[in-house]
Amino acid sequence: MRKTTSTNYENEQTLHEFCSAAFTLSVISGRWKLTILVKLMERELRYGELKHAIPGITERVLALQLKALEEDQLLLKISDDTSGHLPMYSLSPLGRSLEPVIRSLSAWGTTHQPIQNCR
Amino acid sequence: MRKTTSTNYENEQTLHEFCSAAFTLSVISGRWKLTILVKLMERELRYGELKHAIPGITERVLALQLKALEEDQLLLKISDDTSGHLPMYSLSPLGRSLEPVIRSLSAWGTTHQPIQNCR
DNA sequence: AGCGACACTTACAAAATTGTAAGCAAATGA
DNA sequence: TCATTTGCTTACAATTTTGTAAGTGTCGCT
Repeated sequence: MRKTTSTNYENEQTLHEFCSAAFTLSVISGRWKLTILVKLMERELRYGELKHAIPGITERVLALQLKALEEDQLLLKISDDTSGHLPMYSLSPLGRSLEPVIRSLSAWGTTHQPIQNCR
Repeated sequence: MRKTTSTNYENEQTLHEFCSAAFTLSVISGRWKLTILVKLMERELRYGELKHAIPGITERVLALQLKALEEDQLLLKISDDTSGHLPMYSLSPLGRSLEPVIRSLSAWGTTHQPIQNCR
């Protein structure tokens, strides 16, 4: 967890006030967040489906990043208690609003990445 | 410095191949990088000018982030050895090509940041 | 009742980033 | 020439992120 008393934390907050790009960056940065978002843009998925869709991610980190994304309101965890339950993760409208941003990042990457591959 | 033998490093590389947005993210993420880039978009600056333009940054971190940006070819360090010398930092063409990406990040931030301010 | 799959959580460790406080060499400026 | 500024670097510590391994509780099935 973050320490809200650290210089690091204060600096982050201050920067967010000065530079809204930095704020955006903070909600999408994290080793696997973008990948999770991209997968969820295609369709909503369950925890296990995400795990299989993203090779290399561990349970712990998947859970952490999902929680962070959920806290930032980018995705919704739908656990329908009425009909048994299988929690589903899907993008919130706010999450969907990130699509152009991510496309912009992708476009720059495909153009300028040394050795470029898919996506 | 990074350890090229860590799982963390391998995961990063693999992700870059799968997701070019993640690659882009890796070159712009870092506490102060965006701010540095934004300042340099306005005009080229010297080390000390950057230091004053970015309150809260320390010498060490400024130097580190400048070096990282330079290694990623986003900016040029112009030390004109002929005319005495005062090193100048300016965006490279590659750095300039990030402008639309950063604008995209800024736009999302200004729209969706809880309490919004300038930029 | 017992078993396995699923969706997590926990305790711990390694790695990576950021910050603190100095120091240091080259280039001014008086 | 000699103190001062400028542009860094170094040693060290705190913080933060990521990874490893194991465990927990609920559900459905048999």
